[in-house]
Amino acid sequence: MVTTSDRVSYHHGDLRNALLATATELAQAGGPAAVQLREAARRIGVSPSAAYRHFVDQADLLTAVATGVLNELAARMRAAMAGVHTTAFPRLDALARFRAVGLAYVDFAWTQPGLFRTAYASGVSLPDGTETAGPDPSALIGNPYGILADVLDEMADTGVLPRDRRRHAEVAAWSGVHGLSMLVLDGALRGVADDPQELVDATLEMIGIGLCAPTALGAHAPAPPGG
Amino acid sequence: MVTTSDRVSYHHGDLRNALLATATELAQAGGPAAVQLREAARRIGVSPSAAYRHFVDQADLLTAVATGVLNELAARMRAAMAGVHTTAFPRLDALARFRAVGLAYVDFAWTQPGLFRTAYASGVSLPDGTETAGPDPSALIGNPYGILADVLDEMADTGVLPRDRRRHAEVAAWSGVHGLSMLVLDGALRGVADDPQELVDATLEMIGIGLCAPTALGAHAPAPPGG
DNA sequence: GAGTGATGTGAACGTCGTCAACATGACAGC
DNA sequence: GCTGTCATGTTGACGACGTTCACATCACTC
Repeated sequence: MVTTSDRVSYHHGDLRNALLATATELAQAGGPAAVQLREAARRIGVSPSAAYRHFVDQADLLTAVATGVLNELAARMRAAMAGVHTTAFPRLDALARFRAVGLAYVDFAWTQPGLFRTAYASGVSLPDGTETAGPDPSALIGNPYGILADVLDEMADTGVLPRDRRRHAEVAAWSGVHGLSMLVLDGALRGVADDPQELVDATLEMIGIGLCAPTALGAHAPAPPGG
Repeated sequence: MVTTSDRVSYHHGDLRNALLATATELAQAGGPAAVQLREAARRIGVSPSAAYRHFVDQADLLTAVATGVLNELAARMRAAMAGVHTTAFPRLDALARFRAVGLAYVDFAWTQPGLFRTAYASGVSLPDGTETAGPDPSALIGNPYGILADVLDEMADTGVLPRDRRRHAEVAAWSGVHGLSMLVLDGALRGVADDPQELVDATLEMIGIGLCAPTALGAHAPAPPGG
């Protein structure tokens, strides 16, 4: 498709965005390992070293891709949330939104495995948007973690989620959904169920019950007999 | 420590195991990306190409490391399980073992991040031990997934876990624990809680309740109002 | 004691990330 | 309108990695 030289002018004009877009395509097709400076430059028709005018590193490029992907994921989660219409039953609404957000997360992971893996390959932190060792805490606008927190807030406000269990609810919920996505992506659950939808339903139900059910059973947890 | 030539004989004698051990050290120190053929060969004092007599690929070496790590993880889970002594209360015993297995999993992930990541970097499948595209389904002896299944069986037998929710219980439980491990490892939860132990407790409690609590609340799940 | 097959060596190829020296040209100030 | 400047792109190189191929070594069998 690209004939290695359909660029006329010496200067590209928007190379940074072009690299980012191409690198994202690479990530989509082959995951984080496929995000290579040389390949991206080659596809654009530019020399490899040109990339270093816009990214300090290959890791830097990867982080930029990851941030973009997290924004996209957040957008889908928010869209799914907005798709649940408000009714006269605020508690059911909150639960429905929670479910919708979870489904959107898993759906993204499974339909875009390359992008999903890339999102977590570089060390971008969800809660605050800070990178593991990067100076740019701002680029993350639509934070997936924040959306989840919003839904959980709604659940707590309406009363489906007991106040005293609100505290670490996002960690527990996120863990369930993220773990499910990862395990299926890694093929760790191959052969367990023919229909992956069953797995999502079972997991989301477990999370919902685990967060909201009366904690009568929880009494045993702090002191298990055997140590 | 190794002076690049403390081997006297031309033939090493046990190069495959030496490579595997060294590669595992590399994985422990630097994760899957650090598992390099040349570096492993260099440390042993052998030429890079010698490795190809024992592993078809670098991916093959990585898979071998991953399988070993999964065995180690399984051993720890089984040890944790065995550490819970049987009492006169079989239900509490089952729950205590479940908790112990979950703790062992998270503990391994956090104390051995490099190994843990490597375990899931190559596509080794937990349920049956098959690899994504590999012909060797057997090498996995102590299967973590099988251990979890055993504990869940015990929970179902004693009655803490309702029979009708046994079916996908391992997926849901595994997802919760695995997701928590991954998220913390990726730094995704930085700043959420000072004490990570809180997170484990909250997540394990959620899983326990989610699996075992009376499903009165589950009735709403199948048909959310908004679609 | 000769031959053979498993195991290790040496040198090479192509790819990757990265850097330093140089080329180009958009744009400001005269 | 000309010229100098600086961001942006090129060229060519370096070292590391995975991988391969022809060759060397040596344990073991007949």
